[in-house]
Amino acid sequence: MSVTIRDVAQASGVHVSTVSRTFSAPHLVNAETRTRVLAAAEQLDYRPNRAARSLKTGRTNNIGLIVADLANPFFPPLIKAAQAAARRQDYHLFVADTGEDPVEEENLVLAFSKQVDGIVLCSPRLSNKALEKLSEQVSFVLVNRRIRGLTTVVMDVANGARAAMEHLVGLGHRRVALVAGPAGSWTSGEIRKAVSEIPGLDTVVIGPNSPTEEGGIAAAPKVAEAGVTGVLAYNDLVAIGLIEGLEVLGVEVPGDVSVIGFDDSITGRLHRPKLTTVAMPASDAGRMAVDLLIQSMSAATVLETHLVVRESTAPPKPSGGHDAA
Amino acid sequence: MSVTIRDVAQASGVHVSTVSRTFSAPHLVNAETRTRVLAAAEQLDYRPNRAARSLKTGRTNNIGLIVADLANPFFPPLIKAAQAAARRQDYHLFVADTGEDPVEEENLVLAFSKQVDGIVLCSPRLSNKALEKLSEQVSFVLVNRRIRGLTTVVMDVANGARAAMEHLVGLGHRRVALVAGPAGSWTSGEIRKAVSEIPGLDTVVIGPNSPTEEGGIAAAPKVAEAGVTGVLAYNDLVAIGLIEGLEVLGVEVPGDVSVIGFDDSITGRLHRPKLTTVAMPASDAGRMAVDLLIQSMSAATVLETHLVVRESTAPPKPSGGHDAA
DNA sequence: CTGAAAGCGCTAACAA
DNA sequence: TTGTTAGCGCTTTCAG
Repeated sequence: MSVTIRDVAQASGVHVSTVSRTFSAPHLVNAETRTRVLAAAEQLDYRPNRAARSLKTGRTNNIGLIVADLANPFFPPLIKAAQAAARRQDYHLFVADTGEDPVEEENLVLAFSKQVDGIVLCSPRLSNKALEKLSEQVSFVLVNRRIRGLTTVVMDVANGARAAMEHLVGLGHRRVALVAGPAGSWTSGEIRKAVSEIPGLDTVVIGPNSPTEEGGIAAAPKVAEAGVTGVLAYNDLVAIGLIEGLEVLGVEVPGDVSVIGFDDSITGRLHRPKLTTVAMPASDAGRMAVDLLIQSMSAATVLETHLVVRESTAPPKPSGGHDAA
Repeated sequence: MSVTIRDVAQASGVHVSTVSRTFSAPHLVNAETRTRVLAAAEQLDYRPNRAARSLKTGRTNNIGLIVADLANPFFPPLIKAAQAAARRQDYHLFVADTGEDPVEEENLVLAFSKQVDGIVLCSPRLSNKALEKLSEQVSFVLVNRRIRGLTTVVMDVANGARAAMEHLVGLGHRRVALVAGPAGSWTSGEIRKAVSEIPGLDTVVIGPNSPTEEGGIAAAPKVAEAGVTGVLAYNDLVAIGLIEGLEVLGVEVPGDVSVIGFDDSITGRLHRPKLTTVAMPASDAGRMAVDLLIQSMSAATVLETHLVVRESTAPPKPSGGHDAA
């Protein structure tokens, strides 16, 4: 096998417990001894076995991160930041993908539960009840979902949605569509609620939709038929798919219809027309979630969002409305 | 603490070893006993402690996946497929990001080494020598890098580059640029080599460049000054950055210059003009790498690539060459 | 400050 | 087919 604490003990002429202390409580060991042990460890290229440590201590120094869909451009920056935060504190990060499936989500939580100190659950599709139940078995931090009593990190999507709608109103739009996200999505619900409360705006809700380009394409005909001049989409991918679908129907963006996305993902940023979108602090969320987990803190954090105006929005056509379908 | 094998043994009236067998070698235990044990386990919600198991067996059922940059759209599909493959075989996947830094890459390999059965190392920036040395400490599979004697999964970028260049030649281009990738990149070297061997083509190499949108933007002036009518970029991000940079300089794509990317990432697919690009089977690579690792197989796998022609390429202007800077 | 010893949860000979 | 036993590598009381 590989080099263990015992080899180091032998090489440095001390007992294993002294070697252990050298690593876990250096201040409890004589400076000279410590130097000797460290030298031996270095020389033998010793690296502690975390499984053994965790067996004894009950802590694993691992964190699980579960997302709805790794391929959705919203998540990679979040994962990247989470991984960096974990690594800074000597934690390792397991990553998994539920494919938007609540059952798989639960299975993954359970599968991880014995091997991690906590789980960051992003955009969960499980019911509140199921999540509350699971939280008794393993500690976790929810991202993009707010449940009283659980540690959560959400972004202020309501405010983002308001800013987006006000932008449309400011441009002169009066009748707009909300192309909603998937059924189990908390953010989609929040956006919907926020939008419904905006005065002077006639809003039609289209959805639920898959949070993907395909979801946007599929929603395009309904949007075209809705007689709206502006759209707020569940995320950038949906917005992009929608623009594509609209184009096929002969509806131009932003000429005929203005479209706003959500996320400010790289894909949206590089799209043409450049997407007007609600920027979501995904990296901050990833970092915070991990930090909260490691510090075992309970908190309900709300991160700010802001509107980024680019090219996919414009005033409505003077004629008012476009010539759909 | 939580429920252990002992609790299950007690609840089902058998010895712990029988419980252990029920899970690790079910065929060695009486059907009736098995049912009883399973029932007790189910009822107590028992879940084996993998750390303990791995301490005994020396196997962890974990795999590490290290990529150069999680935020690069090339990687998420690869990670997603790797995770799915791992999960199918009851493995969990650690994910980490080197930020293109060879030192961090080595540290991560070492940090993972005691906690995984193997590592998938994607687009490594370490030297061949360093990688060979590391491979003595932990088994791994290299993706996007070919080294004799190590298990590798590469994509046939040389062939992809040839197809791309032939496409340009077919359109009438005679003088093209290769906007290369980062210095330590094996694929960039392969592409360069392949391109230099294509007859009837005058190629200027620009680079090394950062494999990002910024890298592409930074390369734009050099491309504009090179007097070329076609470009093969290191990846889609670079291609997109390049298109953006060129646009600022008043050079149109594909009107003045044709641009081809590499990867067929979602970002390139959704970009306008729709990117002509060399499709890389990233998902296949992720899946294969994990499977090879789990099966402890040594192999040098080459996956096919193919050109996807879209809208960022066109015949050169009849005048021949454009009017750059 | 250091050593001795027990044990984390599990598996794998070996015995019965 | 099942029980007994030893021990994986490490931490952590408790003595010394």
